[in-house]
Formats: sequence, structure tokens, C-alpha cells
Amino acid sequence: MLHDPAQIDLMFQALADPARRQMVDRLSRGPASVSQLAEPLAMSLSAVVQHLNLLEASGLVRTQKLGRVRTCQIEPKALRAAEHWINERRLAWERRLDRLGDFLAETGDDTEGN
Amino acid sequence: MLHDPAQIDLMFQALADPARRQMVDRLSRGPASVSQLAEPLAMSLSAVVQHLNLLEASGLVRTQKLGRVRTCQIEPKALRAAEHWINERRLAWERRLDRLGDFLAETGDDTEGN
DNA sequence: AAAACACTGAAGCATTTACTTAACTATTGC
DNA sequence: GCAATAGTTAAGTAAATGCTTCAGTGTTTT
Repeated sequence: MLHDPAQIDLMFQALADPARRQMVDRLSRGPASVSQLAEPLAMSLSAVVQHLNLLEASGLVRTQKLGRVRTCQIEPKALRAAEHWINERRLAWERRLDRLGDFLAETGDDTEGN
Repeated sequence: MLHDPAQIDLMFQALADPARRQMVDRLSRGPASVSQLAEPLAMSLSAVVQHLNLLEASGLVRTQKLGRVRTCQIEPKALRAAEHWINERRLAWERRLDRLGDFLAETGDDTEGN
């Protein structure tokens, strides 16, 4: 479910906005209500709710409503999925460089086959 | 330079688009020319160049032109910076959970402050 | 019961984004 | 030199995004 391309797309899209990253940052220090999330942001509560809905749709944030207050938390599994996507590509690149280095060392060749 | 918020913003914005992620994915398997990057994508060369320029501005991709062909490579440092941003937030959250768990175990309390 | 609080949803609007096409500039091969 | 190749740039456009305001809905507090 978390490695599904559509979900990955929603996550990166969610992380693309500075206000949403600021919300994630705030939530990384502990749960918060919608108003608490909104407080440091220079925009209406309504705008914050819209951002929050995207964050929730992406899976990065989970919320639950008790009475009139919606409490938000980070979903670490989702963060890990985004991290993983990047990590895989970086490692693929670095492994390739390593193999290339080994090859050049073994053959004493100094050309690259690209 | 890489942890500068403006650069982080450009990176996440760059990663938000599926076509650009596909290009990064392709480049993780090795360097490629603009046309090679364009080949699997259902859009004009021109559109690909525009995506590529964003990727380069974000620092995720480095390019160099030799003759008439522009060769593109991944910049692993930049990928690492994006990875790092996510990782820091996730770890902050998980450390907080750990501390909370320790506290509850020590006091024998079974309520959680959420 | 009335007022304050914590959101929520819809409509509208300005900007940004992701393209397209078309005209153009260098290289390279014949 | 001429044509093909590889990429670049500009202008235009349709759709998506990030807001705003305003009019709600439930939930506490007094």
C-alpha cells in the first residue's frame, strides 16, 4: 500500500509545499491540533485545513477527532516510504560507481563506457 | 549550501512531479543524454528539457555538454540532503515515542497523553 | 439557552505549472 | 556545403494549486 506509485506521488506532492513541510516539522515534535498547526503559519485556518487534508490523503499524517478538536500525528511509515524511494535511487547510483571503480582498478583502464 | 531551505524547497518541488522522478530513476542506473531521458516519456523533447532544467536548478542533477549532446548525472549529495530532511523528522518523532515509552514503563502508568 | 470555540466546506480568484508548437542554434556526418 | 542530429528558447494555453472569504456544523463553557 505504501510503495504503491500513486501513494508515493501523493507523498512527494505533499512534501513539495513549504507550509506542509512546516506542518510535518511541527508534528515531528509531537501531536498537535489544527489550530496549533495553524498558529505559526501566515494563512487562514481554512487554508491550513486544506493542507492538512492533503497531508492526510498522502498518508504522511493521521488525525482523529475527539469532541471538537482534531489531533494530528505523523505517520512514520509513510515518511519512511518517501525516504526509501530516494535512498534506493541514490544507492543504485553509488553501487554503480563502486562497480565502475573496481573495474577500472582491475583493468588499469581509464576510459568509461558511456 | 545543500541544507539551505531554498534549495530544499527546490528539491522537493522537483521530486513532486512523476516525470521528473522517472528521470531521476533513469539516471540512477547511469548517465544519459537528454534524448535518452526523453525516450520513455510521453511528451515532447522540449518539455523534457524544461523538466531537466528544474532538476538541475534543484541540484539533484548535474549536466555537461560535449559537442551537441548534454549528458546528465545524478548528484547523490543532493538526494542525500532530501533524504536527510525526512529522516530527521521521522527520527525526532520516533525518539519522542521512545522517551514516552520509557516514562510509562518507569512509572507503571498506562495512560498516554494523546 | 446563549455565546464562544474548533473546525469544515463551498465558491471564487490569482498564480503557477506542465505542457504544446514553432522557430532557432549549434554540431556532426556525408 | 548541405542535411541530419541534438538540443534550446519563446510564446501561448489549459488545468492545477494555494490561497481568500463566508456561511455553516457540532461541542464546550458560562
